[in-house]
Amino acid sequence: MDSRLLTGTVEMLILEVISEGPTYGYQIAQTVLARSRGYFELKEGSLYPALHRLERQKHLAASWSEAEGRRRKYYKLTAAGSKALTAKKQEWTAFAKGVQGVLGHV
Amino acid sequence: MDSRLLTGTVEMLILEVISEGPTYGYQIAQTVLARSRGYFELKEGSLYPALHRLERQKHLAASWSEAEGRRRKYYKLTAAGSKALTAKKQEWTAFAKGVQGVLGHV
DNA sequence: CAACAACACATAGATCGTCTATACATAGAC
DNA sequence: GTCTATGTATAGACGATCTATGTGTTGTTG
Repeated sequence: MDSRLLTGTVEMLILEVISEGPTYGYQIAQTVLARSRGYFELKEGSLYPALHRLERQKHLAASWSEAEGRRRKYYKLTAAGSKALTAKKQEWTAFAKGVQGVLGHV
Repeated sequence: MDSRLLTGTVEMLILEVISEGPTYGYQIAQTVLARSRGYFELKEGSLYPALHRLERQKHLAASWSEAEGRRRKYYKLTAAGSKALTAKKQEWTAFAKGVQGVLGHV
């Protein structure tokens, strides 16, 4: 995969997964990996900075949890996060259409 | 438009337009703008560095031309450029499918 | 005839996000 | 006892786009 394509999409993917129920970083990466059929391998260096960014922007709310000797930081969507996700999806759709418009040499 | 989405796609769009016949920078930007229905405004700071990059990688061959008092640098695809375009399109398709896989919560 | 938009290429510097690499720590398997 | 998987986190490198600016020509409009 050309990792440059990922730029600007990671946040949308993260928000989408969290929108379906509170979850934590590692699990998010696994879910994205599975759903993209192994295509998106979110690395720590992309995943955690993105989560922190989204939390700082109040799009996510976090709470620590301890289970099976594992510290987990659970994230859930805020109302603002939900709005942001909708906006990002629309952006994505418009973008994909734009690309198709150029590639489709209409 | 979220300009971050564009990362890594500009080269594909440029190669696609040039693949349909030799053309020059300004014209490429106009074509991409028109075909994407005004969505992609390729700025000089993205366009020209990308063209130079592709030329340096031998994906494009350039030649200067003078007409109507205007200096124009015409680009055409090399064989390597054609291969690169095909590869980039496949990447794009795989990427778009990956995103759909995550968003489509299958 | 002066001003401005459009044409046409180019580069410097800022900004931003992903990557690699590293760190720490626990659980379970071999 | 070492390796893999789980789990979060940061520093620094890298790369691509953006804004802003520069140069020069053509054509139009007040």
